[in-house]
Amino acid sequence: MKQSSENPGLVILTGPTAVGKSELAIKLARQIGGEIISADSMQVYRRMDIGSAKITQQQMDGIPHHLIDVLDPKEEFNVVCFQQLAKKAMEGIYARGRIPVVAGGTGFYIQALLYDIDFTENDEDMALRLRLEAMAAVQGNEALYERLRQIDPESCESIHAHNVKRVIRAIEFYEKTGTKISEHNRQQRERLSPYNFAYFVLTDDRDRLYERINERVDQMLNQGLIGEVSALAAAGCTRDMVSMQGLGYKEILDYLDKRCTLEEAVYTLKRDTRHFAKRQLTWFRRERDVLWISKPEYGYDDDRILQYIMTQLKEKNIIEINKERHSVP
RNA sequence: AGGGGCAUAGUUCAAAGGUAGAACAGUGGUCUCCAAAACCAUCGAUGUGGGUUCGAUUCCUACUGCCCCUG
Repeated sequence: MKQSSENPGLVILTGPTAVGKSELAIKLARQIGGEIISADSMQVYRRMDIGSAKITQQQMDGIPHHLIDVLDPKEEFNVVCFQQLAKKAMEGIYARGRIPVVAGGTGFYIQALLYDIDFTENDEDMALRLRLEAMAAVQGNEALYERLRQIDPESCESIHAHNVKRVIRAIEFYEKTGTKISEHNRQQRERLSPYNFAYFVLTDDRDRLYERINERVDQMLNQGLIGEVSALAAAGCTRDMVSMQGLGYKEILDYLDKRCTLEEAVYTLKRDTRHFAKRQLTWFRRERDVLWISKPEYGYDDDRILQYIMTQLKEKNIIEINKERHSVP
C-alpha cells in the first residue's frame, strides 16, 4: 500500500542534535509557505532557551513556530502531550491553507505524529507505576520481569529484564487494558501514515558532528547556561522533573549541587550529547521511508539542499509547481 | 651530560614466566505515554632489537620516548 497524495501534506525535517535543522527548516518554511512545528521535548519549555538551543524570535524571521515556549518547566511533558498539541497545531495550519513543517530531533515524537499512533487506550496510572517500581527495587528486576513473563512472554523477548521502565509499562498496559502490549504494538506498527509526507533526515560526518556538539556546549556556557539553570533551580525546578532531565540541565544542576566540578559537568554534558546524537541516528536508520541528506554531499550548501528538498516535495505532490510561485512575494 | 623512574586498548589504570582484565571513550542495536530518557551488544593493547627459557609481554640487555632529580 502507498501513501496517497489525497492525504494532507506534511514535511518532516529532522536529524541529530546540532546538525543545523532549525535554520534549514526556517528557510524551507519560507520557501514553501509553511509553518514550523517543533518536535523537541525541551524547547516546549519556557525559560529553557540556552540549554535547549532554542532559536530566537529574530531567527524565526516571521515564520510561525508551534510548540515552543508553551509549558512551564514544572509541567509534565511526554509523547502523548506532544501528539495532542501537534495535531491541534496542524489543524490550524491546514485551515490556513499552509503546510506543516515538523522540525526537531525527537524521533519518537515524530513517529507518534506521523503514524498517528494510538496511545489513548489507557490513562497513565502513577500509583501502579510507583508500586511496580517499588517491587523492582525491593524484589529485584528479575522478579518484575517474571511477572511480565507470566502475562506476556512475547514482550520478554524484546524487552530486557534490566530495562525496568519498559517492563513496567508492559505490565501496566496489560493490567489496564487486558490486552498484551506486544499485541498492541504489533498492530500499531502496521499503521500507515494518514499524511502525504516527506521525511528528511539531515546528517553530517560523524567527526564533524561531534566537533559541532563540543563547540556548541562551550558556546552555551559562554551564553550563560549556568545562570539559566541557576535561575530555574532558584524557581524550584528539581532534577526529578521531566524538563530538568534535559541535556545541559541535569549536568549543570549536578554542578550547582556540588556533586561534581564544572569541568566534570562539561565533560559529561558533551559526552552525553554525543551519545544522544548517535542514538538519534540509530533511530532514523530504522525508520522507514526516510530521505537522507548528507551535508558534505551537498557541499554544506543550504541552497543546494533546499533544491533537493523542493524536487522531492514536487515529486510527491506535497507542493504544486504553481503554489511555489504563489508564495514568492 | 650524570643519576633514577616509567613504557600495557584512543585514555586512565590492573595482572601475570604458559588464555593480559576493567572503567571511560569509540562502534552497532532496542525503542509505540519518563525518549535530551531507559536498556542491550561489540571492536580494541603489552614501544623497538637482541638474549635467557620448552615457552617471555613479564627476567636480562641495548635502543627509542616520556617524567623526576643533579648540573
